[in-house]
Amino acid sequence: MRIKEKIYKKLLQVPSGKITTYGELSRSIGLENGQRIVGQIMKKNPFPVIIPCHRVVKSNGSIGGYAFGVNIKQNMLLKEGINVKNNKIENFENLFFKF
DNA sequence: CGTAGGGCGAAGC
DNA sequence: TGCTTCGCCCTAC
Repeated sequence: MRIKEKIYKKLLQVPSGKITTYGELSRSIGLENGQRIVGQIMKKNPFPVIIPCHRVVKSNGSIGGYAFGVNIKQNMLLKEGINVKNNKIENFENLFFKF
């Protein structure tokens, strides 16, 4: 099984209203420093609708990027009850999903 | 098969 | 605080 598939699988475990980070995600599949690749995989993700790539944010609490624009990402998050202020996740540490 | 690049991360200024 | 630099690992060309 390829790394990307593991990533997707893990990401699907993140429930609506929760978030995770690129670093955490990569760590959860056994990669200590696979953050960048996670981002790349999100970008190339084959099932944008099924895979909740918008629930992945940066470790410092900023929302990070998004293939279709960060504004879209923000809206998606808002719809799930996650507020974003100044490009930062509000209550970031509490919303964090632990695998 | 070699290499650049990517939605990052942490440390250094 | 905020920007820059360097490190990191995989995928796609």
